[in-house]
Amino acid sequence: MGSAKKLAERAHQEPDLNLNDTALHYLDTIYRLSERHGSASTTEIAAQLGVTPSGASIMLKRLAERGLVQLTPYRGAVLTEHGRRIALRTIRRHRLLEAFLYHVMGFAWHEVDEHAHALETVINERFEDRMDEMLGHPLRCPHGHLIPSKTGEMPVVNDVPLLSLPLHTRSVVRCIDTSRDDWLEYLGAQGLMPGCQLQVVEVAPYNGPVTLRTDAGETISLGRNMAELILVEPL
Amino acid sequence: MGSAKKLAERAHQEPDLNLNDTALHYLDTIYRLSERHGSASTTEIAAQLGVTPSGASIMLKRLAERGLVQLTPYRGAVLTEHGRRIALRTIRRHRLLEAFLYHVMGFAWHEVDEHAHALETVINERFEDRMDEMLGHPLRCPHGHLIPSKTGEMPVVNDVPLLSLPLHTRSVVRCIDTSRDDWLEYLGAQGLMPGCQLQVVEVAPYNGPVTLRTDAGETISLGRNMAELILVEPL
DNA sequence: AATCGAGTTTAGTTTGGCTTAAATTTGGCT
DNA sequence: AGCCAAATTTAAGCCAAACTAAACTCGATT
Repeated sequence: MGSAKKLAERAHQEPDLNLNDTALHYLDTIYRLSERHGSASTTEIAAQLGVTPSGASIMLKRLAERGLVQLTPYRGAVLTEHGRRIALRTIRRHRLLEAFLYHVMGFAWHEVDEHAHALETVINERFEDRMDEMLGHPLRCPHGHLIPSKTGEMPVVNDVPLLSLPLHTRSVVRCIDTSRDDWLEYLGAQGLMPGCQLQVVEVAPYNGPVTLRTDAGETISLGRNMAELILVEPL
Repeated sequence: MGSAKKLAERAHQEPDLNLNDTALHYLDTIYRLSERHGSASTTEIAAQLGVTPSGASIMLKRLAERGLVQLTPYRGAVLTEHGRRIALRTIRRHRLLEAFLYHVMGFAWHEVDEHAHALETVINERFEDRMDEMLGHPLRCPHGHLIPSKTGEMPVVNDVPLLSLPLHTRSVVRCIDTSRDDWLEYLGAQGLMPGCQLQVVEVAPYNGPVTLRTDAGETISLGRNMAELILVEPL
């Protein structure tokens, strides 16, 4: 009856980890930061998690003791294979949740990240699996980020930055690579989201604005910083 | 970007409470225990939450300082109006979640309580509201417990214990009043769940078994302890 | 009226996750 | 070569929430 018993049972069901949500959020963060730079610095991790670098440093040491991250002092952290597996599970849940909140629950696409973050360490495997089924085993979250498989593999795709293409190349938007919800809201309001087709018609020099034309014939002008977030698949 | 900022924002959105999940679970537990005996004893609360009575005692004192419970030393706790409002919100979320997990996500009815408990302090108001809409503003959770309204009112019904009715009275099951999932699983397998119609055909003396007949003509025999959990509405 | 045991509270300790402040390392620059 | 600023780690301490062990209340019973 008491929840102490239930906790013990749950620990038994998922034998590989006694990790609480703090640890899971650290692993998740390290994974995402390492994607970009190959490793994650203490300060970056701390900033992402909203704690001080000293706090993050201590926590990283503990994660290293548990064999979840490989830590080179003063040089940042990389996930071990074990840590990577766990991080990918959390990321899978996060992105499935985003898709679920968006498609099933009717959240706006700029709202889903925050709430998925709160839920990602709480839902159980059954919830994860049912979302996956209900959504038809989706490849991507609403922003276009890839959803790892249950076995921890990332789908292989060839998303390229919109701005890497020659002018006038027609392409399909695949990912808006930001977590800033205000930017997402803005871009969404312009009709810029995964699935829409467009071409670049002008790139102003000196980091000036980028002009796009959608397949519906509309013209959109974006600052360079926003345009850089758009990943596409050329047609 | 950092989640520290997000947390501050959230605190601003829900001004009435800086309560963490621990406090919410305490309030929820006190509410449910008080429903039965009028107040909740330290030991009962501790048992429900899987902590020691001394731990619960300390926590109760803190909740009393915050004006959420009224505490008479050595005599147990009662919720204040403020505490009751908050408890009812958690209970609403719990029961909506149970209904949601059952009807939308396809969980088995004996699985929903545990997972709803994990989620009830994590979901936000929007998630709550969307579940409510998707379920058509349900009155009860899958076990038949009542779902308080958003404004903190309990629906008024007249559920009566099955065993309080004269023999052969036809009635509809409205609630199976237990949280033991093994019993729920067993009763569900017998077809005994809210909505089914039945009558008592025999009550053996000396706390002996109770024999029921369903409208489908099937006969079910139950131990007294289980039969006592069944609440019905006479036809 | 005194006592006993169940229930409850207090005292003192532990653990996890954080903080600030002080040391330390690193890499770039003169 | 040496020095500085930024990044990082260590040191010391705080707070919430739990624990065990010991002390205390209450009411029932002799």
